[in-house]
Amino acid sequence: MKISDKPKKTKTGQYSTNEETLLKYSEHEIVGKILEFRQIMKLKSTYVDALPELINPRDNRIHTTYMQAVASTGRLSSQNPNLQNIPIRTERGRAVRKAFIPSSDSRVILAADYSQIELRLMAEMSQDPAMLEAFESGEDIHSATAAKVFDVDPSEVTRNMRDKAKMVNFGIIYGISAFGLGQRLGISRTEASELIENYFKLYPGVKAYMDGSIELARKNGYVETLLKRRRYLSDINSRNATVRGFAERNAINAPIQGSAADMIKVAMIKVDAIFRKEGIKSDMILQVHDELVFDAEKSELEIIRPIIEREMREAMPELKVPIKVDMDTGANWLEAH
DNA sequence: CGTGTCACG
DNA sequence: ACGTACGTGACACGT
Repeated sequence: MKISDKPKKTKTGQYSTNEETLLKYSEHEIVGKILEFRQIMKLKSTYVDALPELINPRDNRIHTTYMQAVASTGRLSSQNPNLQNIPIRTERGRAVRKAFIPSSDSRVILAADYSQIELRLMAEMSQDPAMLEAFESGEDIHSATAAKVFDVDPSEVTRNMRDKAKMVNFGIIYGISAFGLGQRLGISRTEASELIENYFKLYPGVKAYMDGSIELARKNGYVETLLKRRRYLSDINSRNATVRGFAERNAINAPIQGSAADMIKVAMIKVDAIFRKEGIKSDMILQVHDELVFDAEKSELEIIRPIIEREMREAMPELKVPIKVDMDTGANWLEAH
């Protein structure tokens, strides 16, 4: 349509048509139509059409395969079908999630998920006093961060300030860069740099931990999780700054993401052991990185709720940072959230 | 089979 | 000057 003089191209020279690029031309009515069409086709092809084809005739259920040696951080991955990317963010997507229901009338779906697990592990592994205090006092971590970074009273924190602080917190876990944060927040690199600088003043232990992780990777060639799972980083001393930067962000992210993976795996093993020993009939059916999903007998709910909550929370009993587990039940997976 | 896109944590 | 926030899997499409 010759909308732009200098259309954005992909790495291989084709016109970019991803959502972020199209939204720069949102004044053209075709943009919204294309994005809505894409969303519907994605949901239809990936879920609505595909999932019924994967029903096992022996039990009329869908079974995923969990892979334990794919993700380099120690997470599980899920394939054929991937049940770790069932939609939840849009209304049409949520309609798909509603289709995941209990196996009989005597059951409900129970979902239990770790609250802010990766940020809590950042607090634990860095032993940063202010971040530990924020979790120990039970405050909303993103609001608490916003209040301090923007230097306002906690009651004065706006939605916008909290959203920004949340993005910085996520960025920290990913091995932050001013460029990446700026892009996410739609602000300049300079502004993003100032935000990060304020953040590190607030949480100096986090900064020291991040630098230490990179240092350790340089010295040993790998980083490790709380349970000593290693991620080797052969590019950590690369002369190519882009390649090296990638490895440095991995050095920060892998111990955090990987320790969360260690922790939920321990919880799964312990929950399974207790369920067996106690003759529990309810079934642990899904793991989605920080969440466990159960096909639960209503008559067993009062027994299993505290078991699941405790075993997830205490999977690593030596932690100083408090661990919080949220839990709910419903007639389908969506309602259980 | 590679690329681009988009679904999730 | 370049090129970047972490980890995945599935689908459509072109080669």
